[in-house]
Amino acid sequence: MTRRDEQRAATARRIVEAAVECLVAKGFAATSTVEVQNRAGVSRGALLHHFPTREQLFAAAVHRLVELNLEAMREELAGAPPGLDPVARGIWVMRRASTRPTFGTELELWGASRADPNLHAALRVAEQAVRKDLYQMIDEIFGTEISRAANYQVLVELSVQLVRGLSITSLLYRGDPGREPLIEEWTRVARLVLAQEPMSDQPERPRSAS
Amino acid sequence: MTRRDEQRAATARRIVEAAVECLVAKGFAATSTVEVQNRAGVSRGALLHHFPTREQLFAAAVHRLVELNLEAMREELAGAPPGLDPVARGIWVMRRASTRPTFGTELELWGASRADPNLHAALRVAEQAVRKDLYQMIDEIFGTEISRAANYQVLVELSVQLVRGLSITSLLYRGDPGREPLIEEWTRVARLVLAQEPMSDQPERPRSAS
DNA sequence: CATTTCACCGTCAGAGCTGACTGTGAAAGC
DNA sequence: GCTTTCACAGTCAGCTCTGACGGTGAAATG
Repeated sequence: MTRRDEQRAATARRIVEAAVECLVAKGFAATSTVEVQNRAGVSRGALLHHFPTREQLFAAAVHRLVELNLEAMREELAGAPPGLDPVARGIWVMRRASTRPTFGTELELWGASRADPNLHAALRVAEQAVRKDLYQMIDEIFGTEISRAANYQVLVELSVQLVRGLSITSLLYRGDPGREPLIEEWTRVARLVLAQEPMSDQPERPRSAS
Repeated sequence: MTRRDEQRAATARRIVEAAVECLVAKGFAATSTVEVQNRAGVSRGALLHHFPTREQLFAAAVHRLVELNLEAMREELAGAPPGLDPVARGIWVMRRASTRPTFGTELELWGASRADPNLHAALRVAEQAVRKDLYQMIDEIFGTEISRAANYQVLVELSVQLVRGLSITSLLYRGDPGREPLIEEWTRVARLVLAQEPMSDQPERPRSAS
C-alpha cells in the first residue's frame, strides 16, 4: 500500500461519503455530480477521475448507503432496551433502524429505481451483497430460540414488509399521529402467530432482501 | 359553460393526463415539462398558459394520480372473485389495487417527497382530498359486519402498511419470488386477529391516509 | 538523478430544461 | 360589426448538468 494508494482510497471515500450525504439531504433527483464534488471539497477532475460517470458514482453511493442501513440495525440491537422479550425486541430493533434518515433515503431510491434501469441494477447488486448478512442479523435480533419456531419465517417476512410500509408512510406523514401504537399491536399479533401451529405448508424462506 | 371553457378544460385535462402517463412511464426525475407537452401534443405556450410553473403541473398530476388509485380499488372490488370471505376479499382487493403501475408511481412520489417540499405539500393535499373516500371504500370492501369488530381498525391499519411494504418491495424485486403466498399467510393471521379479544385500549382510528 | 506514472486540476462544449415574452386568430361581449 | 378577451403558438435567454480534454506536480521507478 503505497502513499498514492492511500490517498486514492481516501479521496474516493470522501467522494462516496459526500454522495451519500447529498442523497440523504437533497434527495435523488436533486443530487448532481457538481453538488457532490462541492460537498466533498474536490475538483471536477478528481471526481471524474474516480467516477467517470454519474452512474458509477451513484452505484458506489448506493452500495455505501445499504451498508449503513445494515450497520444501523447492528447499532439498534446493541442499544435495545433491556427487559424486552425476543419478539418485542426484534420488532423494536427493526422499527428503530427503519426510522433513520438513511433508511428513508434507501426507500426513496427503491421508488426511483422503478423507472431507472441503472439505479435499479445498482440497487439490486448492493442489496444482494448484504442480503445474507441482513437475514443473519435478523435471526440474531429475534434470538435463536424463536428462529426455530414453525412460523418464524412468516413472522420475519411480515415484519419486514410492515416496517417498510410504516417507513414510507412516515415519509409523507412525519410527526403526525405517531404510528408507534401500531408497532405494539403488531408485537402482540406476532406473539399470537408464533404460538400458532404452522400456518402453511412449508413456506421455505422466500427471503425478500434488504 | 361556453365553448371556450370546454376547450380550456379539455386541454387542461389532456395535459394532466399526459403528465400522469409520463410519471408512470418515465418516473419523477425524468418527467420534464417538455416531455409532457410533447406527449400531450400541445405547444409550449399552451402548457405554460395552463400551468405557469412545473410545480403547479405536478400538483395537478399528483392529484389525478391519487384519484386513479382510489378508482383502482373500486374496480378491483367490482372484479373480485366471488366466494371469498370478507377478510380474504378485503386483503385481496387492497393487494391487487396496489400492484398497479400507478400505485408504484405514487409510492415513488412519496419517496421523492422526502426531500422536495413542493411535492410533499402537493401530495399531502391530494391525499387529504381522498382520505375520507378511501377509508370509506376500505370499510366497504371488508364489509359492514366485520367493520364493527373490536380489532377491525388494527386490522385495516396493519393491512395498509403491509400492502405498502409489499408494493415498494416488488418495485425492486419484480417478478422474482412471487410474494403472494405472504398475502395468504396474512389473511390467515388477519382472521386470527379478528377472532381475538380487543388487543388494545381503544385504538381510536389513527387513520393513515391514502 | 532521470523518467514515468498518475492523482488531480480547471475549463469548456454540448445538451436539456424552465419560464419569460411577443405574437395571433377565433370566440365572447357590447 | 367592432372591440376585447383569451386560449394557444413559437422563440429565446439564462441556467445547470454532464463528461471530455489538455495540463501539472508530486510520488514512484529504474
